[in-house]
Amino acid sequence: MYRTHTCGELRLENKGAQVTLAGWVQRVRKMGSLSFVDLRDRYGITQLVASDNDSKELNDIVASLGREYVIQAMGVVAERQSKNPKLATGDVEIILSQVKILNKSVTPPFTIEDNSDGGEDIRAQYRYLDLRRNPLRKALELRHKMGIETRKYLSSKGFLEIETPFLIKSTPEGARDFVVPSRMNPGEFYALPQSPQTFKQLLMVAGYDRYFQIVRCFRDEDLRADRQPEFTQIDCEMSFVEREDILQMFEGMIKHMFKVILGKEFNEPFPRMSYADAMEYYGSDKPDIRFGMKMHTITSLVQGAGFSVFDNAQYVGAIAVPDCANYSRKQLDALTEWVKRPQIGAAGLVYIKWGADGVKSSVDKFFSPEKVLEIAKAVEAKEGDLVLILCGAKKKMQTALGALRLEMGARLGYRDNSVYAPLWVYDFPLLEWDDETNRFYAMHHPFTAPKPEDLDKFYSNRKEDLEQVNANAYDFVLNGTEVGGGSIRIHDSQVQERMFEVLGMSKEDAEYRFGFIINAFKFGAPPHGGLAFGFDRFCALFGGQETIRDYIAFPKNNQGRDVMLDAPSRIDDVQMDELFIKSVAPAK
RNA sequence: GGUGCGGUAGUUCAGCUGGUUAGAAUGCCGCCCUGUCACGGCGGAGGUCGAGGGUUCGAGUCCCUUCCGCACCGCCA
Repeated sequence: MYRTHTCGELRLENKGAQVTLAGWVQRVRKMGSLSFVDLRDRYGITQLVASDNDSKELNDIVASLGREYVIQAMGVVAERQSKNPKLATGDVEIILSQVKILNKSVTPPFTIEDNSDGGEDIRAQYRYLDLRRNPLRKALELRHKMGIETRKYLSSKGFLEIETPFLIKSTPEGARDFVVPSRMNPGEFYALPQSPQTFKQLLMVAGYDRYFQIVRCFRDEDLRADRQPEFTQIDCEMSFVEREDILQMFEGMIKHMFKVILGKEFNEPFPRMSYADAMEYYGSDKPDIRFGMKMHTITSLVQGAGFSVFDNAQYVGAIAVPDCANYSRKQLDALTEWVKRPQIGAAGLVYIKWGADGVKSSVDKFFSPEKVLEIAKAVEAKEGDLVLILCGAKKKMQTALGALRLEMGARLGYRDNSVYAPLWVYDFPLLEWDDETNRFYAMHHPFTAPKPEDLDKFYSNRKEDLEQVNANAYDFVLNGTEVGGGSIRIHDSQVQERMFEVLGMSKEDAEYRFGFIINAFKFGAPPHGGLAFGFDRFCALFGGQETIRDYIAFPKNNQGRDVMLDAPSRIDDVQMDELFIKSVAPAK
């Protein structure tokens, strides 16, 4: 037996017990003839002691211990002379009788501590060492708990967890597929699923009216702090439901998670907002509503005063930043530079300071003090506030003002990660026109149902009509992050065929790519819908972090590489030949 | 595909307008220390300054190319 207890469980009541512990050496402190060893495992740290009164053999072993050595320690639990209130086991220590080195360790390249001295790069390379640290251990524990609670909740509501295949058919629509060559079918490829979308719909056709799966999904797109090429979804689908049924069910699940995992109760229904309002007031389809600072359209209010920048703009919008009227010239110049960066893309920034001595603006030449005050009031500013105004092309400036709003919110400390503001966003446009390819794309995916009241427009052949069709879709947004999304699906094969037609697919093309689902819908497909949550993001938000990497045991870096494995890598010629792939470059 | 920041000791960083032998902290090694727990004290080792090229009497520092990391934009049905 390697151990009788873990390093996190011994207390004063174990005093006198003969115990054996096993773990990693966190640190050795030599005090002359007295030596302390901090022994660590994932449950905690327990202090071991040896003194000169003990055998030379024991002291020699203790003296030889290095950081991260794996040892087995035998001894008696004793009350400490000087206790350490910072440790759960801080009242006791083990008086050593014997220590066995189970395995030595080379000196780790960074410290295995809560605040490691290692940078992200080196920690990624030695991920197995980084995972020994408490913050990552806690992140993975949180993820485990959230997975368990998801399964408990959905199972209690009659959902079945059903697995779907990873080797599927590529359907180049939306994200880029990861692709896997087939040895037995030369020249042909599987794709890894971007989501189990079609399978879960086929499960509905098959009569499994409540399905879920915590499932890995793959998208070959560029990465972000909250985006990995392989990520995990809580994928759900239900039959015989309308939008309201789905929102209720999953609002229940989210509330359950908040309560059980974070001890937070939401007694009110989650707020809801249309996509149009989200864009108008927050400049984003995923508003962070932890704070106000709503955007106001002031186009008509400010035009006609002879200020050509405003007069020529399609859109003029503003936010009132609380208590920032004291911003200096320098600060405002910096802010102007910030909005002019290509990422934001504004041409400039107009401001109004509303101080105790009245309003002062960068456009005083064009507007009377009364008018400036009127503008400030129109955007719900009060004395002491700073009004920031952007103008230009509507869509672009709404997004830019939304980004400015988030930036100011962050500067003012309104984006507190311990505060949670859930939100449903609904009524997205069904289709998006792309000028480059001169065709419509599904904003959500091609299985999303148009809202019944928009069906006339859906069958119209006028671009303007189709642009106005709303989808019966909804997103779940938490603190400005899109955590979930879904829709009521098309369950009528004719509507589905029309959808493919609107997306510019020929009948033959649609048949080749999606024939299986069009066909399935002819065999009694029930009305159905569902949604999927980004499990990694969900975990990160519950953990109060922006990045999902800490919630994935072995994540990829910015370039989609696993720097520990050094993957991806070349394969040898034999493998290449089997797959009928011509070598593009000599192997390394 | 693009923008920004970064790459100097095992690690995290400093290094000004180019100028002697490139520093600090921490880690590592050695010695001392009986109540430490971020222990303390003394001493020591440790550097292709990401790589290549250029300018210069002289480059960690300036210029060009390139590689790598992080964040963001595009992209992510």
